[in-house]
Amino acid sequence: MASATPFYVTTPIYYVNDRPHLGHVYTTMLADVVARYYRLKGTDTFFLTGVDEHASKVADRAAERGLSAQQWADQNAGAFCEVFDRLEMTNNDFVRTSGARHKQRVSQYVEALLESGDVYQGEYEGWYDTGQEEYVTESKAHQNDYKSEVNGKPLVRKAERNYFFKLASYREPLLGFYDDRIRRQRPFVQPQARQNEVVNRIKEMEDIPISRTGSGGWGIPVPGDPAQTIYVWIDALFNYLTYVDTNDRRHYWQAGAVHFIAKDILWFHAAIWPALLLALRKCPGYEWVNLPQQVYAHSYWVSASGQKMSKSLANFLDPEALHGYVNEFGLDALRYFLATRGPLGVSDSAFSPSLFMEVYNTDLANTFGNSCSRVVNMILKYFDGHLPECLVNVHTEKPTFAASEWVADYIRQFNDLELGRAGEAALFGIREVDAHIERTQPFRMAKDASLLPQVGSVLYESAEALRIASVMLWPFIPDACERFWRWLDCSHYTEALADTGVGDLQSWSRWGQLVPGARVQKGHSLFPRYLVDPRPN
RNA sequence: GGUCCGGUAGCUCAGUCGGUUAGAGCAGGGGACUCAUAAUCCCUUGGUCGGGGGUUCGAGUCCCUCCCGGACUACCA
Repeated sequence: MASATPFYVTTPIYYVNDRPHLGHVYTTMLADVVARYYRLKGTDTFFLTGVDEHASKVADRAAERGLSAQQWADQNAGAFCEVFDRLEMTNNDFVRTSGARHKQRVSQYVEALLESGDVYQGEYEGWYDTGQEEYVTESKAHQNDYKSEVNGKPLVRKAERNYFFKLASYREPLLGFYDDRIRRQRPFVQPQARQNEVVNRIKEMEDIPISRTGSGGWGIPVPGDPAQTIYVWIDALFNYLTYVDTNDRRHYWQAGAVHFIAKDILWFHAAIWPALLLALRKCPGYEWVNLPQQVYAHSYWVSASGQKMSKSLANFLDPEALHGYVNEFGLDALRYFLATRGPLGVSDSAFSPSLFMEVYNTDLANTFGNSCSRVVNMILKYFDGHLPECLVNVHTEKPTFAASEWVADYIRQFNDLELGRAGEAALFGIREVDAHIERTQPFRMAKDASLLPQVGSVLYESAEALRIASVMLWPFIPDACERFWRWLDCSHYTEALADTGVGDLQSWSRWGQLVPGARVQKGHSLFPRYLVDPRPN
């Protein structure tokens, strides 16, 4: 049964001048795992990712190559799409801020804010980083010797007349909003340490300029003042709204977006974004605009030695390196590792080949893969591939395994976006299966024909427990789970979930779904053990 | 400088309102087993809970202080 409330999850839109790398893939992967979990639950889910195209640097870079800004943006947006497609991300749409619909909506929003008085014209003077299209605070400017932190070029003293957003007047409303969410036990920002940072800073926030001059026509003009362009960050934040501000998608927005971001862009998402929304909802026609459910700011992947990953250190994971992992271990392995061992939380996580391999072998090969293999193999061997009956009535008597507790824990962990622990809930179940087989020794009983009914019971219950664990693992390792479902003759799950379809976690995780007599088969190993140093014979 | 988060086993972490011998997974050691992917299962080594002080009948947990790591922010300019 599909739950009534829809679910909306987003990633940031990625800067189109960048080449895709592990950071982009990680955030998108998190959103994908969560989106798949909600679809598995039967929830009407919308998952959005995309690219941010309007920055004068994009136009500059294009010009260097003799391309129009649009051509260059098209080309690089394509690179992101390609990477995400190859990683089988299930986003429902892909944001291009240069698209007509987005631009039109953003200018409507800004127009409404101009009319409401929350956006006004003013004068701003300060140190300007032309590369970043950003004003730099006096202290930061001094700290970096009045040069750009990013490209080292000198900052320019710039005074311009532009449009300001009355951010300062939202201090109290925003703090009130944060308090309200804390009281309702649904904190707006996760992890909590990040929320503390933001709250302290909100108390001191000032109005901010939201337009720029001289971006050469690449961007969205301020309504009624085409000499001014809407600041790219404002343009970008609005993507979350523009792409679902249509009659058939507005309900996703109203369900309350969950925004996955990296910690460096927290301020924009945790302060400026909700303030803009509070301002917008006061405008006629925008009363339906509510605030997001949550902003989840994850940390970074670092190298095993704790260094930041960067091209210059040659420990940078670009798409080619990631595809190397996919080729070696499979896409599921990459998904599982990133989602369960990643820097969700306030500290960074290490990405090392040896850790990756260890997690692959222990969790995926030795635990899930091996357990599925041994159970199905015994059914083939002792019952000729027909799923045996269980002596205890699966519907009226208490099963050996407390699978409903595993599932309850799993759901709790996903509610808190504790992906590592959600995966652990499923693995716990699989370890129970292995321990039960060890205790009951079906392979030994099978030598005595009179004990076959008992053997059958052990195998039925084991297969059933593994089936439930595989349903739980699907958001992480969809391909392996779908292959296992084929072994168990449960491919109807696969069909239900195909092409962003929905599943039914509640009924699929109920004990006793496997039908005795069903034909069981086995394909190649779900996760062949990875040998570090394979010796010739 | 101000503020915030963290420091628990070799590694990654859990530890509720202060309450019994501080836990899990992995890694290490020993044993068992043969259905399975050299797998699995059982047992086991390993911790002055960052240091010091305090409160308490009792502190990993509360208070003070210091050290270390990280973050946000400010200023000195």
